Amino acid sequence: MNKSSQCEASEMLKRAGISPSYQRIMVLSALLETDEHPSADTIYKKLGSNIPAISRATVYNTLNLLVDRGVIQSMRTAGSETRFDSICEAHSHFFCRKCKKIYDIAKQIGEIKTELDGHLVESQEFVYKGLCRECREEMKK
Amino acid sequence: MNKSSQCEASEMLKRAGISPSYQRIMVLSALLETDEHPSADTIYKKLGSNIPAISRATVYNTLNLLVDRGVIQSMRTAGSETRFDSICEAHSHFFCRKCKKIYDIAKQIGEIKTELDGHLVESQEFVYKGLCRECREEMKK
DNA sequence: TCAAAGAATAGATTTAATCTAAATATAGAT
DNA sequence: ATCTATATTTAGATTAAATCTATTCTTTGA
Repeated sequence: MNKSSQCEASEMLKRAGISPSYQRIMVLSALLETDEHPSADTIYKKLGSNIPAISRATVYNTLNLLVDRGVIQSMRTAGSETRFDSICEAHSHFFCRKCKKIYDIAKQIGEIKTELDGHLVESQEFVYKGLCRECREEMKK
Repeated sequence: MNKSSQCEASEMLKRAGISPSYQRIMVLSALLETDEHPSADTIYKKLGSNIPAISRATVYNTLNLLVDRGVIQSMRTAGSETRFDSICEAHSHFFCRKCKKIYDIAKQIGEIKTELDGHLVESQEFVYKGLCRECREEMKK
């Protein structure tokens, strides 16, 4: 519950033409404060202890709205819920099939496309899947 | 229900060390016969009219087994079920946010990685999202 | 021919996400 | 300020994908 991330969230909402309600600020700032690519439910639980509490539907509504407006990114991978990422510039992700963690990959993504075979490209992402560093160590034991 | 795709499916199963039961051959050959990246349920319905019928659980079990053994690929995108692809070499996909179609992108994927920041890379994919050619046309009207 | 392992099955259950319909809050007009 | 229309939030019901359970059927090989 960081004051500066709430301020940033409010600014981002205004810039996207979304009115910055208390609930929306809470949801977006919770996402800004972590790099763990949380699920809607994780955010809901994180905010659950607040007064006033926020309903589950609002968390989902807000996240979906933010994705639609291009403020945040969503991703799904086999066997887990939708996960959200506040970094909206094109970047890469590594999905661990064991622990389900998602790592940001710094490596530069190739050329940014706006069109491909006649399709309009709105976002692009390099997806790597496998076994993360930590889980590899675990396996060795 | 193509004879040659069933033969191919049987070969692929054997190569992966999976015993080629009637049901597994049916599921895999159904996937080989299409380039539409079907969902488990789509495959289930396609096979539903066969005698003997195949249960839903078997379709799911088989697809999951094939993904685990690296015989096929699975992918999820926001707002739709898991979709399957029999092409296992690294390639790119375009996801249409409107009609939910998935297009294969011929364009060569960059360098093939086997390791990244210490993580073991088992598969990699370029994911483009946006509005497909057809839906763009629809919008113009 | 029997035991043990491997597969398949129907239907119940789980879980993520959405929907519904009602309650609250906000903004703009008068 | 007060009224009205619109926007937002809410709890709980509903939906839909996927998994689980526990039983049945098949295959294998001693």
